[in-house]
Amino acid sequence: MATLKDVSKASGFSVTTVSRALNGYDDVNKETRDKIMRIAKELGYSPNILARSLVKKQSKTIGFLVTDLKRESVKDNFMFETLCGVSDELSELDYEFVLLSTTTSKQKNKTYGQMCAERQLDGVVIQGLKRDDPYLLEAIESTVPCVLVDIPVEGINTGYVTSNQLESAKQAVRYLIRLGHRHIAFMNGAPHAYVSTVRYDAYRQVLHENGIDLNDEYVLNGDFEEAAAKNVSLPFLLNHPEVTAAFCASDVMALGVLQATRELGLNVPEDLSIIGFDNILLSQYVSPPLTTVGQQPYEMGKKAAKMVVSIVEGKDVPHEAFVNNQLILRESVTKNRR
Amino acid sequence: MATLKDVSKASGFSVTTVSRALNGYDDVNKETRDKIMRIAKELGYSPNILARSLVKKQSKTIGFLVTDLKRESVKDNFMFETLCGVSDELSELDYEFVLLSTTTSKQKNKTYGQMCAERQLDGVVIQGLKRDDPYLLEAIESTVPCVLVDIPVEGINTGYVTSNQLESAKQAVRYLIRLGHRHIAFMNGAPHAYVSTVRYDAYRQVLHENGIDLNDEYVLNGDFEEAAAKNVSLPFLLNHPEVTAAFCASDVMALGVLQATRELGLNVPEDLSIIGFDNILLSQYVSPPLTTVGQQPYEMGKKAAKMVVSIVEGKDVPHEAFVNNQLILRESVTKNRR
DNA sequence: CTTGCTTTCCGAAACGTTTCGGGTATAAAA
DNA sequence: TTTTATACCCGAAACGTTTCGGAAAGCAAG
Repeated sequence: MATLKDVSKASGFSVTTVSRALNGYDDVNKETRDKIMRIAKELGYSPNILARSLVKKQSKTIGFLVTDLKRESVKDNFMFETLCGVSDELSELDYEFVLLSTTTSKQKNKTYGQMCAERQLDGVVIQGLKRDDPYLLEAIESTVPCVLVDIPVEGINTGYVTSNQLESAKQAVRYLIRLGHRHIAFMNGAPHAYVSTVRYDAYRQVLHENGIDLNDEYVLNGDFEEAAAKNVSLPFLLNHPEVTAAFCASDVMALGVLQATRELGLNVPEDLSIIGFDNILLSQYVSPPLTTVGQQPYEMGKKAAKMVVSIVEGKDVPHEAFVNNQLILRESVTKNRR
Repeated sequence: MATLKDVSKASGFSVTTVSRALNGYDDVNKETRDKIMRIAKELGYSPNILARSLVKKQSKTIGFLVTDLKRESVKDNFMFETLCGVSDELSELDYEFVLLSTTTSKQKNKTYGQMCAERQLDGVVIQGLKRDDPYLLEAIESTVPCVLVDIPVEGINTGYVTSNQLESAKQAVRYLIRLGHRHIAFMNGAPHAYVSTVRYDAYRQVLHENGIDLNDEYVLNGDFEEAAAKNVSLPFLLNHPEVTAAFCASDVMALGVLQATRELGLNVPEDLSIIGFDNILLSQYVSPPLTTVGQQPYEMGKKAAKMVVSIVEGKDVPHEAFVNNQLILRESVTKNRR
């Protein structure tokens, strides 16, 4: 591989001048620069990023730290999509990008700080770590900038990007109400999970703002599982024929409800409108395709990457960002005709 | 960050000795080593990989080059799974891992060689590039080792890992025959595609080895599309009630056949056994869940990573590897009872 | 006493950059 | 003429490692 020195020799200029020419400094003659450029190209010179990083004390690389990059996470397009976002944005900003997984054997031996130090990471974006992961705590304390996706923790070198969980859930319920539904069931997941409470709040608030009394019997618990959701909704739908719509805290539970309707001979959306949450891959293939509120992990990844780079470069930017969840209209919801 | 020099000062030994102690050379006294180790730990020293790579002329990082790391590829769990495999294996082998995407704006400016040179990549694994992608050609020519997944090209610094396409397809057909099916339809995709020909060959050969005459009317063309498969199989199933099983060259086409049976009032698998190919996500959710032959991208990723590291380290290993596709038994196939 | 072998250590160069602090012309101003 | 400014260039040090080629000290053998 051609080095600066090679170009220097071939061109007759000093290493310094070659470097400055190639880096666009203005204290080099146009002719010299052209000549150097030409020769550099001829020799197929490309700068050694390692050497550059070493002296500049910054590597222009960002780490993407995830938990459990494993086979299991395959179904979870969420992580993959954020990854894509991060990657795209970083390559646009001309940064490198390395993938760090907390499950590697290394974690036992290495602290988060060492991980960053070794590779001279300029910053890191973190996704999907458990709230009590030691790396997470270290990251927040650390001096190397990091931004978290979907974990709202702010700090001097720390930012986060998350989505408008509450607003989007409310929007979904409002949508049902606008279509004339008054008797709306809510299929909740594990009731203590963060997202569950948020979505339940949304449900409650929108009902209230529309003057609809909350009926405790209408809130079910499907435990974020398809089978459980089906089992719990079967008797419910039998006993509550007045219910015309169901808002589900996740798509998988929505699928469970869908199955229940099928077994009862009900038609979706004519007899029951169903709206899910997550926009899982399957939701658009199922019949009828599921109306759902989808997050935009790709966008979150992009924003996270952008933010971390901004922090790295010392720009004064807000350390929080939001991306809007979107209500994705498909065919499992219709007007209430009763 | 603590450097070697810091440890040197704090311990009273030279930088050389510190380096050698930490790297396990045997020309350093046990006591000295212990002391140095202790102090290094106290100072939180961790080696600067960049500096090390610079002098050792090898970065211990492998690139994973994919085409089109974009939102669209999200559906394609294939790429993600290989990525996981590569990542897992590399972290086990103590290599770093950077993600390279060919669609970045950079590709216009940078050759493949430059990409590798800049980051001092030791090797790269390549997945999903079109056969005529300029990067692919460069990669094969290049002196930096690379291994391709699912692109059988062998070279001095090049290896590949692929799956036993033919064998696994044959296995699928054999499975049907073992269950007593004699009249087996074959739903082919675009007939000139590589995989199509392989799967067709499998079908033909297994029929032949079981003394079943090939009936040209039994091979259909569904063009790898659900709708096309359905349309072509509707009249076929009507005209050929003797057919008890269908082998489809892709899951989506299998879904099309499934639809056709539904419209005809046939039951799967009682009236028609169906076997697909690809193990798409949907295949396990559809009703009945689809028996299919699935590839193992995670394993391919692992093997590819392992191979490229072996080549990098100059080990004499075979430059090709295979991972077995697996017949995934679900509920769309049963014994022939006629 | 000299020689040679171990053991333990270290100085200095090297890797490929960037950058600080100049230097040398040439032209313009005094 | 001398000073000052400008345009262009360069030497050398620095970044944090690794490694080559010794060197000093201790000890055994001749």
